[in-house]
Amino acid sequence: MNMSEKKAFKRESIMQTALELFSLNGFHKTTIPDIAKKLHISVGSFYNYFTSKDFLAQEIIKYTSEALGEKIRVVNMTDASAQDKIQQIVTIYFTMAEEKPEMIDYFLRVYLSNREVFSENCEGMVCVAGFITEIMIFFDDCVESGELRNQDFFSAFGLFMGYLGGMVFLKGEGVLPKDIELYIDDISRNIYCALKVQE
Amino acid sequence: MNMSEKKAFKRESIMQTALELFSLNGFHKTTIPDIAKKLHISVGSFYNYFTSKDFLAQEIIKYTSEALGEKIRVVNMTDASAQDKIQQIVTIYFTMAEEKPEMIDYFLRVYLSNREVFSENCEGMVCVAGFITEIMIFFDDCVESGELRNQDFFSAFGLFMGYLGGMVFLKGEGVLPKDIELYIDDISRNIYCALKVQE
Amino acid sequence: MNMSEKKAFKRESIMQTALELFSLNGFHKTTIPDIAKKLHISVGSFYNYFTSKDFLAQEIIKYTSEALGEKIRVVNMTDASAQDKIQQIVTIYFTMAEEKPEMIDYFLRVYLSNREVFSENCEGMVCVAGFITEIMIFFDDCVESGELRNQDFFSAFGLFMGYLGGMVFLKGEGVLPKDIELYIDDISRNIYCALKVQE
Amino acid sequence: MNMSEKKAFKRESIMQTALELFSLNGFHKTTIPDIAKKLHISVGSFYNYFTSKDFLAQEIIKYTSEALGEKIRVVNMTDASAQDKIQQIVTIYFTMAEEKPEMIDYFLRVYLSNREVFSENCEGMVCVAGFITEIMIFFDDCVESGELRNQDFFSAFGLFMGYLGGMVFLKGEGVLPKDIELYIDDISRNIYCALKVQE
DNA sequence: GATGAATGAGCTTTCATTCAT
DNA sequence: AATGAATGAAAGCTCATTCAT
Repeated sequence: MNMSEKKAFKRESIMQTALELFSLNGFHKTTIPDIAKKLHISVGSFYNYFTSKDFLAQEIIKYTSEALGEKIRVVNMTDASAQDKIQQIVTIYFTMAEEKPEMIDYFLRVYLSNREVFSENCEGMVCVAGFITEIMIFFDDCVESGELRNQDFFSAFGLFMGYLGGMVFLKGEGVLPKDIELYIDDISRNIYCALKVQE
Repeated sequence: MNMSEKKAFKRESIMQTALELFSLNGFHKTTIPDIAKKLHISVGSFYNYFTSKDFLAQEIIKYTSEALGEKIRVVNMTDASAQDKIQQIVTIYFTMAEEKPEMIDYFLRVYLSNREVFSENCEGMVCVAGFITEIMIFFDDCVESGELRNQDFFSAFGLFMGYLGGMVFLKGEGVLPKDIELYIDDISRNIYCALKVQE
Repeated sequence: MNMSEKKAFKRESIMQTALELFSLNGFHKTTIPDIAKKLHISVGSFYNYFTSKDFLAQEIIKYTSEALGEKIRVVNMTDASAQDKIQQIVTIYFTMAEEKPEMIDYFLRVYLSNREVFSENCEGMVCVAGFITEIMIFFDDCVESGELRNQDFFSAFGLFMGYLGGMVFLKGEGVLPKDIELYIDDISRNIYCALKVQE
Repeated sequence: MNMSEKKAFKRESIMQTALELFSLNGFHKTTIPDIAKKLHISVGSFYNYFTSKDFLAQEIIKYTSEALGEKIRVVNMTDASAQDKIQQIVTIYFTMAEEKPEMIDYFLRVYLSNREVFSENCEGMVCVAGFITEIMIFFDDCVESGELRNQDFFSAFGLFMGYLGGMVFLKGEGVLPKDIELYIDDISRNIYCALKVQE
């Protein structure tokens, strides 16, 4: 591993740790010393990798959005039915919420809420483009194939993003009476019914 | 107006002002001196009404949830069809987001994100019971009347809460191509389609 | 002493202490904790009186310039000869350098050198107007009375300010072979010779 | 170019770059990484040439003082009149302030103000001896030739150093109504009048 | 000799809360 | 009940210097 690979590796490990702490404790309650301590590095060293706390948060949302987008891209590349694709996307989302909850939580607890942090370089959702683009492709494909109704993209996107995010929030609050994965069928069905071409 | 009425009145005016500031600038970016200054009272005086900033935030979410719940209660008391009721609830929500955005924003920007603030006295969504209860009544009524499918309440609640919240977030980001009120029909239809009994 | 008098009094005591420390140790080497400690107040308390370190520095230069200007105003109000007035101004300056060296040092070590600190609110020497104005009056009066040559004001002002400042700097360096007050006659004479109408 | 010549060359280039940055942005606002970056060397490499930032600053003042002294030495070696020599010295100073402002600015903005930096190895102006010595020679020569009054050297030196420095400061502040070179005649005359043997 | 990541003490500034008046 | 000055811990960030490579 050469120098710049090492540096890239460390950068990623900082992002991963910060992602966890931000998701768990919130952006403002997580301090740079907290992050540094968990990584066993100095505060000064942190600033060799990220020029500010806000910039770090922006990099994380891009990274996370990209990671989530990539998983959805795989679904988009299959020629499954709309109903199938929805089921797969919901499954991806909830599986992630179960296995890597920090990623989904980051959307909800950091990105969604601390708008001032993302106002500088993430205007108009450019930092979550990775994720949005794939949902857009999914939707356009299914409209074109005649499976989903043609409507304003944001009506559909808000449904996906809001619904799934809302469920994960409820899970986080501990109010769901059953495991979130057991909701996959219900929710996929609801989404499909909401968007499908009506007879 | 007697003494304790006066006090209650002042308490409410503090909550109203704090609600606006918290919604606009975020919980952590709003200071007690900010709130006191806008009210032309002293910080010391503030602490005669609320014992802490966190406690204030909790009182506000209860208040806001109650206010929103009351509006939905009115809908619940009519004997409109499920489809109608959904349309009315969506309209209430979006109208509020347009005219009194601080209430909806408070849900999204303060309650949703600063979980540590609400961990002490609002476990399990007890502070938003006012709102949830009415959605629950709406849902149960429509299931009983045979209009909506009988499914886990949270599958339905997550759809409502998440979808509407998501749309307001998108509006806040300035990415919606048209006025949010023009989405009412689409979204009401999507929700109804999602939840209705399928033929 | 009422509330706001008390506050004004404390403000001045902070300025006085900061003036001493800035003069003695330089602007950047003097920290807010240093100032607070010397005053037996908390750091937070300091910020109830001055919104920033830079702003404090600006207030001090205005105050100091005003104080020096006031002394020169007294000279301007007499109808002494130009030669006499010069002697008096030099005496004022050196006496101050002896008795309240921090004021003169502040000009040299803080105002003169840390331009970025004074770039915001002190453009074009407005923060030292109190001092400059009086030198200007002195000069104009003596030109009008026919005692001093009529020349660009800044040629004369640079001589005064630079010469006196330079001498105080040399004193501070400890290189002057004799007490600075013993230079008053020489220097007054030099200035007078430099500026007087030549036969 | 052998090894030690190479090293000397690099040392000088570091000094030149640091001189520019210190003059422009101040001693404390200029960091070692700033200097290294502008030179396209590493910070580690910098420390192979200068053991500390303070030491670098001291070396620069010696170098600058020497360079300025050398120019004055040329004047001293002519047998021009006192009046002429003064005019030449003033011209040298102001020309430099116009063409290589970093040298003069360094005197004013770095040497004059950050005394703690120069307290260790530059006591008693030993680091500016190169410049002072030449002014001293100029003055002694002119006294000996009967052109200038015999007075305490520092009375004369303070005049030169302070006056010229003061004018450059005023120029830097942008308050001079005309180009600094247009002040040469006025100022030379003032200095000559101040110091000459009086009839 | 050259590199540049790592260090960590130290900086300026903030703010929820207290309490003497 | 009202005031607002005082507190001080803690935040984000900086930077001269070191040292393993």
